[in-house]
Amino acid sequence: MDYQFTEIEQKWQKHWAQNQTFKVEQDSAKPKFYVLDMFPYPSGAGLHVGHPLGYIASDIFARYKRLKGFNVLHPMGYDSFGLPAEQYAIQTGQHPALTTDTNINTYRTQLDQIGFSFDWSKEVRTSDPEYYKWTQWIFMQLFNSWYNLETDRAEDITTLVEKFNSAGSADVKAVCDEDVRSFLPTDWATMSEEERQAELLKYRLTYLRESTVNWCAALGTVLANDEVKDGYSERGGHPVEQKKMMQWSMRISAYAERLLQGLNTIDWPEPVKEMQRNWIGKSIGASVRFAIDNVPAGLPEYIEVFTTRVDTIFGVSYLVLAPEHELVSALTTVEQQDAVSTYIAQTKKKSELDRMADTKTVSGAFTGSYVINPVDGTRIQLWIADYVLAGYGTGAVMGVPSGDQRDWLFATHFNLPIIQILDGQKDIDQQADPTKEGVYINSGFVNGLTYKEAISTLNIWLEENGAGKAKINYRMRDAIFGRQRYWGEPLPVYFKDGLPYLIKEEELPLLLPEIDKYLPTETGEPPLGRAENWSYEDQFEYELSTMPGWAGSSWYWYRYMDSQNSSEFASKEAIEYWKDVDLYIGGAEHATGHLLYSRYWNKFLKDLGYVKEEEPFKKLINQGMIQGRSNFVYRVVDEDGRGTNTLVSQGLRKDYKTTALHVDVNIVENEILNIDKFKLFRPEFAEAEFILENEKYVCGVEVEKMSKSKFNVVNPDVLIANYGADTLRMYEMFLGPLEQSKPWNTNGIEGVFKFLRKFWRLFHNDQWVFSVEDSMPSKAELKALHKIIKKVQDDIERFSFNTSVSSFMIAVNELTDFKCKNRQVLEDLVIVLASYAPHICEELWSQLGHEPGSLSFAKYPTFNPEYLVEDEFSYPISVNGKTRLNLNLSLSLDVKEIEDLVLANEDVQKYLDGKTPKKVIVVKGRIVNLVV
RNA sequence: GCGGAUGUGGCGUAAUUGGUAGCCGCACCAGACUUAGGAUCUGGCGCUUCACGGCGUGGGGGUUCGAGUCCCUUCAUCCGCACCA
Repeated sequence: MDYQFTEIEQKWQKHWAQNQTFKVEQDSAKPKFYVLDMFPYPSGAGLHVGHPLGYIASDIFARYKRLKGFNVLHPMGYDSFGLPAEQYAIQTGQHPALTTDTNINTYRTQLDQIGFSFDWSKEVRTSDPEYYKWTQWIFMQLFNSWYNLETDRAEDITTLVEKFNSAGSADVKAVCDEDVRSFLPTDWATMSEEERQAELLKYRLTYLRESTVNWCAALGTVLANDEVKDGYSERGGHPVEQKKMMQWSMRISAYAERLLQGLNTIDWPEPVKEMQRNWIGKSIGASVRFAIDNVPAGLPEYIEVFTTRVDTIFGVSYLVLAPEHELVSALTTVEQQDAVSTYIAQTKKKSELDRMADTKTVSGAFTGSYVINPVDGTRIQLWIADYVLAGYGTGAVMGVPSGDQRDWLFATHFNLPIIQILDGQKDIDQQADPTKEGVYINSGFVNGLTYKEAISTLNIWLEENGAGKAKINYRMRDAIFGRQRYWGEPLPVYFKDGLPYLIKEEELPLLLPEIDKYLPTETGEPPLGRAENWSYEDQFEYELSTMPGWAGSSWYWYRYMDSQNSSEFASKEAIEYWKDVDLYIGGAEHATGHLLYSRYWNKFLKDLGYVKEEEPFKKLINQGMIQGRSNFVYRVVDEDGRGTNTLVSQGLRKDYKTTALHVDVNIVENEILNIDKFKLFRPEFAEAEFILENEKYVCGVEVEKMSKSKFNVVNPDVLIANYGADTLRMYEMFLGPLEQSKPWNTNGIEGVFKFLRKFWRLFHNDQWVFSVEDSMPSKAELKALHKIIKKVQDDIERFSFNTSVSSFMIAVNELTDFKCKNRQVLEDLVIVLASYAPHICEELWSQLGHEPGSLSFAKYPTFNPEYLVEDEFSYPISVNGKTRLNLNLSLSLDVKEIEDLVLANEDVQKYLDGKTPKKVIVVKGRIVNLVV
């Protein structure tokens, strides 16, 4: 019979499911290989053709590794906590868990149709209590840990308490809050429990701190930065203000250096590594203390400033604080009160984005106070300005107009002095010169020194004089770990006397309570505030925030290893065996979010001895985004701009005034509109006139985001129904390089479909009877086979799946030409193609007489280079670099013999035109260029 | 502004990594077989030229016997980051 893809695919999908073909066990006899996909958020829209791209690639890789004798872990699950389900719940009252379940079922049905070799017995869902129990458990471990800089790792909080007991705070070197107290062991002994807990909270790896959030009173909720546009909420357009709130934070900054160094040990795309480096933002400089002149009582004596250019300190002509800096109000003099408060009010109105967008306007206000430059005692003005960010460094900056263009603009605008400090600086009355060339002038004790010398001299001087020290600063801030939302993991925390405490481990999971409405309470508390009897031991209030979306995805790859374990997040044996992810495929949009948080939690779990590897994902591949490809028809409009009942083909539209209308891409083939289907799609055009070119209506094309409203969504289901999953899998790969973003275009799918039919025909005769023979394979057949074995192996190892699809087509064309019916050759070909087109191969494999379903673990054919050896090679002959002709020569010749034969050739003589070549170049024994 | 990526036929792409540019496929053209075909098969298909040939990898320049590939410069498109002291 003909190639019946639907029947074949359903048969084998059922077989794999019933026999649990892809279920893996820990099997120390085989080497392990862990292939992971970024698990999806199950959205209501279902899968479009772009989603499975990465899954297909990883599935090919996983199937290939299985055939190569690896024990492959290839799981799938759902990142099922998230905003859309909550939003839907707010609108409809339907519990997010229900929506999520429905969506997951849709996803599963769609995924199953594509024929993935996932081990579904290991499925995880982040919203499942049996899963988030362990997310909460990890939170508890973080709460119970501090970062010891002496050992450079996280340790249990008890080791910190021991230090406090024995030596007080003196020799504790930790990553902690700025405001930790200094105390002696005797002080610690007399502290109350509350005081101790308050102090410990400043060291814990997850802790409470006041942070600014975008608060939208109308929506009663906190918004992410990109949900705010020009000070108004993106949804609804309600005003948004900056509000300070107590929020849970993760001390990811403790791991900044390790996160940075770790990048050098992993095989990731360079752009992703670079993004993470920028995000971590290490800068080497110095922190300098500027004493406050006439410091008011009760204030610190100095302002601390971070600079990467301590060498320019003699050029400082003013100091700037961020408007939010805590000392601003205390340091503003009476005369400057109005100016400063006006300026602060202005700043508050601007959103963070506005503030960042406007880099041209120079603005600021003088506080009226002065500080003293530690190196020369100069008295300089203290200003505030919104270009200084409270969240970076110390929120205070020294202004050096001669060396920094922004400082130069500021100084010029406000008439502050500009001091030249390097003899090499040019035109500093016109603009700043940030170069470091020349030697220092006007710079006291560093006069005459170069940049490097000045830096080290100053760092030593500052340290010796107690005025500062060399310092490394990271841009990365601690991650906020609370959301005022419902659909997330509850934090396993309750409050007693205003301080947070963990619930007991055996009380996990702390289940998400039922509530009647998914909105914040009338008093502005998060939705969990609506839950009845939501308290610990009936007396202590639970934390009302839930965890952010990234919590559940920051460790899920470990749960897959042992997803049913109810006493550990994964057993020691499972972690010992599977270790880490060998190949991780997913979108580049997670470069600084998910991928950074996952590395952080992984390092933390390693510090505590729960996991083996410092880095979770050895190799990362980013699949490109699939964009939509929209089709348009052109409606002619009359003089008044009203649409008429006439549609003009794309090539003729320049003769008319038209408007473009989106048309469903599913009724357009190779840009030719199916007019009958169009009339059904848009009944208002049932009687329309169509102006055709070459008797066809040609549609316009544009690349846009794939979305329903643009009628450019292509569903895998439709393509599978028409062509089968194997065709879809191969076509998605054929589309282009995996890592490249590209618009979806169904136009070429016929070619891949034809290929699979041709492949099927190789095994059957004209009457569709299976007709493979036990004969001796010919030399040419073996050559074709081994060419494809080698090519596919090489391609898979370097993730060049698109080129191997082309090579399969060549191989099948060749074998068809040879009328190859040889069992040995065809069997090997089936195995090689199996990872790309598993269903058809599994069917042919059983027709070849093998145990049904045994293809997945067949032995991958060994490449034998002998079959590719040729005795003759076609030599391209060039004259002065321009190729003229080819000569067939024996491969066994040496360079001298090639030269002689080439020069003796009549055709070559013709091109030489009687001249003798100055040089004959033979490269790799097969390229010949004659230089005349 | 800073950083990254990409630019090759009508279209998606390929090029042994410095060695015959355009493999494979789509579309298109011609033909065969068919009652018919949106099936199958054969041939053609970068531009230009009747042809010999000439030109051709966004533009300009360079290195080299030889450049799509390396260097400089410039343009275009896309994507990140963004006053980071």
